[in-house]
Amino acid sequence: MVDRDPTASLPLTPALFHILLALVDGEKHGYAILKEVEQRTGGTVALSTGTLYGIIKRLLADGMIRESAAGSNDRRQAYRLTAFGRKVALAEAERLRDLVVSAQAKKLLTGFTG
Amino acid sequence: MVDRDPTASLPLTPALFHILLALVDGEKHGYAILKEVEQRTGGTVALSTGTLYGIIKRLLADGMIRESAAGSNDRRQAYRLTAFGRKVALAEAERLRDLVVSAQAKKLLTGFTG
DNA sequence: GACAATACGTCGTCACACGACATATCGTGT
DNA sequence: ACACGATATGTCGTGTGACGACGTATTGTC
Repeated sequence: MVDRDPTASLPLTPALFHILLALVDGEKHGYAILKEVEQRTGGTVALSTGTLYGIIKRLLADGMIRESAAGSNDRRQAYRLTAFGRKVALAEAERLRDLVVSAQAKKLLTGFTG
Repeated sequence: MVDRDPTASLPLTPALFHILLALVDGEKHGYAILKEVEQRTGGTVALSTGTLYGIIKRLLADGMIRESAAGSNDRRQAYRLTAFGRKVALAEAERLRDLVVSAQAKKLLTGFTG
């Protein structure tokens, strides 16, 4: 079976991309993801748990994240990106970068060197 | 009445932002918006007319675009950004830029100078 | 005269974010 | 010992929005 095309999963919803982004630099459990997003966005983005765990379920089903073996004796369940999940996150980041570059080309935004 | 806060309308859906972006550099009618988006994205984004005219209706109701006076004798109806619509588009572009910068900070993306 | 491109629009469906709610444990202060 | 906020995970119902399918008419152009 050939690898799935990451761009076929695009565009990602903002909430979903925030979660993938939170997992890029290491595995985290649900609540830690919530806090990372809140901190990274300066409190402007506050995912509800309904959003978070619904998306985690979908990410697991789609093979973008995996349950970490650690935390078996812990009530916390950590998750980490799969190789495919990382590719999807990268593809989405590139898509967003293209949008930003477009906005800059139209003089809406300034200061980017792309 | 104070000006509405553009950030209160965020995040924009990809389709909606594409349409605002198409109108940044001048007024266009519906079909022209469709073609501009298709061309700008290299054919990867093809809005359906169902998506387009639904969003146009919403943008008019929200005061982000206005019907152009021109085209009264034309069957084409052109639209242009309002000052508020432009502010919303800018705010969304800044939000996306922040995401791209975050992705870069986590070494997911490279090559940006922000 | 045929046929593709231009142009505008409606409708039904499906996916998704989100808030509300529920439950339980852990740590700290009194 | 008790209280209370933070930590931690989860379900469910609702509303919004993107999208494809379909419908209609006009404008080139071969």
